[in-house]
Amino acid sequence: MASAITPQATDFPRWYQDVVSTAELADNGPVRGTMVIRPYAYAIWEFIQSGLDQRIKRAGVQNAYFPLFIPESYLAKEAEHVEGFSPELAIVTHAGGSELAEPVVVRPTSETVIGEFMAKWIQSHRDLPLLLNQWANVVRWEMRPRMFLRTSEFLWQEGHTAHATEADAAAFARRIHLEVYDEFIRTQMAVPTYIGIKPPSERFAGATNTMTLEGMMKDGKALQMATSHELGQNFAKAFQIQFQTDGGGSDFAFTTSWGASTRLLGGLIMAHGDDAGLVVPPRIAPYLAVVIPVRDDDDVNAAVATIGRELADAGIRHHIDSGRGNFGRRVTDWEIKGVPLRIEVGPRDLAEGRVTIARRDTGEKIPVALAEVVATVRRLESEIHDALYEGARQRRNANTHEVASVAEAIEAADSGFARLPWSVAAGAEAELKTHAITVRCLQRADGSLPEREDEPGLTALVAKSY
RNA sequence: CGGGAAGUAGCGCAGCUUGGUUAGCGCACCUGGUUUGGGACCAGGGGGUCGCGGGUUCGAAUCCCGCCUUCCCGACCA
Repeated sequence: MASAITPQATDFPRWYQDVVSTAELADNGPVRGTMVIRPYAYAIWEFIQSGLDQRIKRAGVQNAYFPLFIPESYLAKEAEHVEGFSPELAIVTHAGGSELAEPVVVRPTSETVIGEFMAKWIQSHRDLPLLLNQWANVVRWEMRPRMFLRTSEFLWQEGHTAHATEADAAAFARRIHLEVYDEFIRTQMAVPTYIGIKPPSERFAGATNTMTLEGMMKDGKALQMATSHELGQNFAKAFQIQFQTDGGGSDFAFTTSWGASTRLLGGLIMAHGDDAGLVVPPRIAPYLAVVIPVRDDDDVNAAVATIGRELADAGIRHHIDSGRGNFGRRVTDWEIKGVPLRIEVGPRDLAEGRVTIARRDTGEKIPVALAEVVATVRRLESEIHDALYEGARQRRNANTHEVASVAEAIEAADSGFARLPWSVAAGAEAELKTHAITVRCLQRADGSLPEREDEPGLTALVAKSY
């Protein structure tokens, strides 16, 4: 059987490209760095969107929408912010047939516009906390684009909140980080992450603290899967987000922002995919099962129709592939697309009153009685999720090495992650960088999320990254 | 943005060095038939401004210049 996909071990970036195109996930757009998200990948994105959106709303946040165009002068109001984003801004200088008096930037993120309106809407401590989120596209002109992982335009959600106290802001950002991002990525995408805070060198431009979730891809590189920032009073001061305290005085609010993007699709591909293609975790799979008639035959077709009806009645997302193509061809097509379960229905199965259910994650083929199909599919949904998560967790742990020195960390980061005392890594960031290694995050020794970067005894997690 | 490689049918490629028939091949696609338990077979068929623009020439896929796009390696990043 000739493979349509370059094996991971041969050339991982090539494997990634092959999966993206062969599984019909995305095409390059005509402008460098842009991307067309095809229906199958967009369907997965919609599951990601709705899962995150539910959790965001559960945290008390309301959705709103702010404009794509931002006055250039807004960006300049926060010194670090403008410095961080200037190199990657797309700026519109002409519109309506003439040169604009003030250029407008295409939003790279929306702290500035939203800050402007927070200032307008917040008068009193009774208006706090103000909890907003928007689903939007943003533009950051990238030097080296990669499908899903780094494109010049991408889709995301960006949450922006304002609070009366620093403690309240910190607690909220932390809550989003753990109860929205970690919970979703773990329980729906089956990806285990390392949760920590960014060292000052890796912080978001304008933030006082940045939290991250770092996933390990199959080639041992790290991917930042979502970030949450405490912005202190930096943006509040730049945009005059002030409120009257209950004591009658006036204070600047403390703001936060947090986002997760279509990059998650890239993470999904590289965290679970294998040499046969994509492997979609069942809870966010467009189809949990695909039903494949082994041959075009009246009995088979009747059985397939019945199974299709039962799956539909049970509310199970499925697809019936009754294309006339060769059986093996249809099998591999759906393997490449990573559908969790394949229900094969053929005369030999039916003679015994059963079907054959094949798991995409293990390749295992299970004979299942016709009456048990729905119950089995339901049971396997959880089993496959758990197996994917557990497999990823074990791979991650096996490729994370506790080391004591920078030299050992450099060696370990060749194939995975290294953990070493932050006190050791802190002075060596430049040296690590010459090996394309960065400090992905800082954690407490027990792996938990620290409150602050200057807590004693922190551990640095270092790796190569996307 | 620096260093390297490349753009010829939907995909993968040959042709270019040494300019000269009607630009080929595999896969995919369409029609008909035989097939179908792991990427089928036979027959017939459709599809190309050779990335874009300019130049050299009697003549350019082929030589020269510019630009665009893609991939790899760096610096930058969700």
